[in-house]
Amino acid sequence: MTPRIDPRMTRSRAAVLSATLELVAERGIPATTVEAVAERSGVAKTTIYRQWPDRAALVLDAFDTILAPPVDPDTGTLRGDLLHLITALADALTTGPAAALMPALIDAAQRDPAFAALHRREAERRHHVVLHAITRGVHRGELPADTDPADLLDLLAGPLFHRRLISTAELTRDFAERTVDLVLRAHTTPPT
Amino acid sequence: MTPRIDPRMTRSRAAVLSATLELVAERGIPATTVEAVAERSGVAKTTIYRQWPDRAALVLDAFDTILAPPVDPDTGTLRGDLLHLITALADALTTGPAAALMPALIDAAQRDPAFAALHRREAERRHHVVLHAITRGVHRGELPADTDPADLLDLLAGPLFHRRLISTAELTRDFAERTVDLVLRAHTTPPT
DNA sequence: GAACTTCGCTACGCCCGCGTAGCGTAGTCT
DNA sequence: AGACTACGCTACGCGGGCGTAGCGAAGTTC
Repeated sequence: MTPRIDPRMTRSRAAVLSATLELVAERGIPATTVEAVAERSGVAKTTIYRQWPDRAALVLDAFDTILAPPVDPDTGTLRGDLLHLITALADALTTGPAAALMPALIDAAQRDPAFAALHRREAERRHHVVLHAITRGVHRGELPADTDPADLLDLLAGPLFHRRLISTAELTRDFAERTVDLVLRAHTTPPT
Repeated sequence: MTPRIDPRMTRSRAAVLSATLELVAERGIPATTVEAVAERSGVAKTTIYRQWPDRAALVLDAFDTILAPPVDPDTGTLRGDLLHLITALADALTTGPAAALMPALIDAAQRDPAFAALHRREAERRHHVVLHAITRGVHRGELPADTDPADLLDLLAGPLFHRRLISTAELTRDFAERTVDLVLRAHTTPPT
């Protein structure tokens, strides 16, 4: 059924995608030329064009390879779940390979429909786990029944992105934990 | 003393900068070519090069022209000040001319030192007013004395940016108000 | 109205990236 | 071993953007 894949293709494919991600992180999407990818990866330019129709398809495909859907920790408590998820986000935004790619993807998503779709799909995949943990907390009674999970998500993740992309302050795990605790405190006390 | 500025220069300068911002918003920074600016503005390419040494200087200068430092509302209460500032941010991120420029600036700031400096300067200018309002609230006793203003800033502005750049949900003034109230509630109730 | 300055225009030279064609070579499957 | 397939390489044609030079026309200053 599966028509035997030539190991040479998978080898060159991996090298090209890896080099592409490196270059996008360094120079941004528009400056990531096929010729630069060829040089960096050691794969000939013509070989690249044998596997991808054009430059856009290559870059899109490269972004596709770094999707690491987070695992639902399900620690038993809302706070435990959120601490896992949000500190993992903090790590991804600072040390992870996606850290340098994120601004490029955000910018590209503003104009190119293909990147917009990819960005939306990636975000939903990430958010899905968090939303699930939140609704679980609501059902457990750890959050009021009228809690809006989407609001809560922005309140939790937003401060981390803001630190990373706008503020000059350093994004630490400690900050992530403070954010979780603060948001939970606001939601578990009755409005004044 | 002031050496009389030829009105023709100011006219062409304004047209060029305006066209540059339009194009950056539409296509992004790298795709904003001098020739496209010339066509859009109606100013000849050679005339552009008479006022700016190269493309980078032109784009930098264009970004410089849209800095509208927010005014300190000083309504008398912390909540009043923050509502003014944060809803103004929500407006700027959605309808303002800077809305479409922000992602491009963020991306450019990751790699180009000149854009990084401009981005940092712009952010500090915006944040300064908010930080001032927060410390005023601390002195008034509306916030605990050990409040970290920088933390609070990220908690307030972050969710708005996250909605605008990452989530698919719409960024409304109502969301901005909810964010302010929630962050204030968390800070004005004793930790459990 | 005369000197000065900015303007628009045409025409460059240069570099670089895109995507393609054709070839010989080296690795892969059976 | 033999057929097959992906590979690297060289060489293109093409388009497009950068930044410059030189000119005459139009606007500005005094």
